[in-house]
Amino acid sequence: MLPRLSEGALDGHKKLGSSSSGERYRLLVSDGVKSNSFTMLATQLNHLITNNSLSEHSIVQIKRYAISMVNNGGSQKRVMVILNIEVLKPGSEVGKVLGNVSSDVSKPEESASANSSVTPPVVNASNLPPQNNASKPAAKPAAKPSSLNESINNGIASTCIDALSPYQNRWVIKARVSFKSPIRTWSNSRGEGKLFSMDLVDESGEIRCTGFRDQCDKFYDMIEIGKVYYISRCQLKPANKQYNNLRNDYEMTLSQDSEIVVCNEESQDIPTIQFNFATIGSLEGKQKDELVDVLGIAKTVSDVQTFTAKTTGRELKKRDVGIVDENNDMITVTLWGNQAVDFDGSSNPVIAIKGAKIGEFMGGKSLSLVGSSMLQVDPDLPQAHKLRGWFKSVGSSEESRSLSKTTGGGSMNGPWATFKEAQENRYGHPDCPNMFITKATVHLIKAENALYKSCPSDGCKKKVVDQSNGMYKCEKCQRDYPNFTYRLLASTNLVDSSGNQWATAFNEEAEMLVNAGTQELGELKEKNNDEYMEKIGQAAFKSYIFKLRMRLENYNVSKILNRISFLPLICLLINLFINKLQDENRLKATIASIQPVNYKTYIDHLFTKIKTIANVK
DNA sequence: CCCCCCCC
Repeated sequence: MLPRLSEGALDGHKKLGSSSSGERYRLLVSDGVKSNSFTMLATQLNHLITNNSLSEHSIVQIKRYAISMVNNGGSQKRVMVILNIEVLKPGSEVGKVLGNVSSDVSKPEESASANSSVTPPVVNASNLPPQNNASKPAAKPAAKPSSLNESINNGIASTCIDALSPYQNRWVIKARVSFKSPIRTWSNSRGEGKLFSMDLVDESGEIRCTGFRDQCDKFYDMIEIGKVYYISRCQLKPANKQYNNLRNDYEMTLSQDSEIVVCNEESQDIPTIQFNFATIGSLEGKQKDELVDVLGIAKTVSDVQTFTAKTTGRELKKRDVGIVDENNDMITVTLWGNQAVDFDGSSNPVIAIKGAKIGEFMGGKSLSLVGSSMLQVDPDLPQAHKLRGWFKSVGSSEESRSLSKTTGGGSMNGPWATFKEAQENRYGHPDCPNMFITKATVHLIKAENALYKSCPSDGCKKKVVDQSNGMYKCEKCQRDYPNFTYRLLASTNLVDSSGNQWATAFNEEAEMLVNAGTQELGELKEKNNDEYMEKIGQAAFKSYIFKLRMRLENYNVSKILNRISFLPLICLLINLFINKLQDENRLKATIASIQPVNYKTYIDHLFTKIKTIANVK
């Protein structure tokens, strides 16, 4: 059994060339007696070198590592890949090589002697585990594996994914499948075929593996997401970063010789997935089509929208989810198909996505899931739990900074206020906020004028004049139409615990309140006015979360003003009167969006409010 | 050797 802990001193490092995912560092470590120059830092720990926290002469505790067999100029070398390391004392405070370091244990001829006596390290001896054989090579030299099964039976140490490269082909990895694509076929000028791909992870890193044609047939069924496999003899090639954001410079392809054997033993030490989260704010500076991993809490969730793709004619379903992180940055993520239909955002789940694609819309940034993206809802990650805590105490009640521009649709993102608070804080007045969220109940909707006949032309909502000859005139378009479109403009009285507020509900929102389509309501009104009134009446006494937009209505006022401007004195008087009017009566409210009451979020909001009040007193 | 991934 390999030890899990070791301590020693770092006596230098060397950059091993650069690549798209950065440098790889080779370290010289010693325990004061022996040294090992065949030590590499897992690339995800490179920041320790670049930020100089793992400097020369540092005393370190190596908490986790993997041993990898590497072919070095014809001879096998054991390479220690450091996966988790803690700096106990910075190199600047040590300033020299400790102990009398003579031999390098990575040299095979020294293996036997190094193995025969385990020497405790001289460095930081007070803090040592009972035994330290981190740099101890295996007793028997590694046999050349003739087959994967034989290798496994002989207990041949597996290579870690992070150490794979095209320059070495004798390896076995033990890895978990974190993702498996469906089988896809292709046909282009270079030929046709089918393929699938899977993502493999171990403690050291991750890599994508693709199987074409025969290999697709041979291996597809045996691969199960979440299971651990021994895999050997695949081809390695540079990863195409355009389609693959796994943290590896290479990707691999299954070949004729490839072998995959399921690993049935417990493998809890092998992670299930590896995320490399970017903060939502950082996505602003990223390129369109880049793939990123993100973590956020689903603050806003749209309904499923169904539409037909212009290019393919296929019917598409999508759902937009607004996710926020602890910086209170928000971005819209689009889910597609069944994932969109099945997604339940009602409890504001934490969402982790691996490989979401960055999109641009209306000058904002958005994210979209693509074929290779992985979505996890409420993942059991420390960052996810932390994020949930932040959301409960702070995030749910604050307005987020959204990187995405949406086309209406109405997101429930904004400061909460009661009607009384909105009035007291002069919402809608110049230099005051104009949007707020509140839980309120519909008191009544004025049914009489809720419906009007509007211009049928796209985008024009102007009320038409019935010419009584079967034609309808739109004064805005300067045209007569043989038809019209019903539209809703419903004056709605809302009540909350602090008071009441008149607000206008337009088509979409009014339809939600009345629970009927606009056209349907129009037809009902034509057919049976009593039933229509009854239907509108049924909207009363139902509670929702509303987003209201307040604004000072002075359009009509200025029009009046223009007409009477020839009489300066009267104008002045009226102006005074109007100012009074504007301040007290002409504040118009519009229902910007409506959502069913999510009691969890609502109670979170109330708790936050109670805490604020408690702190003030 | 694929690499399309949709809409406003």
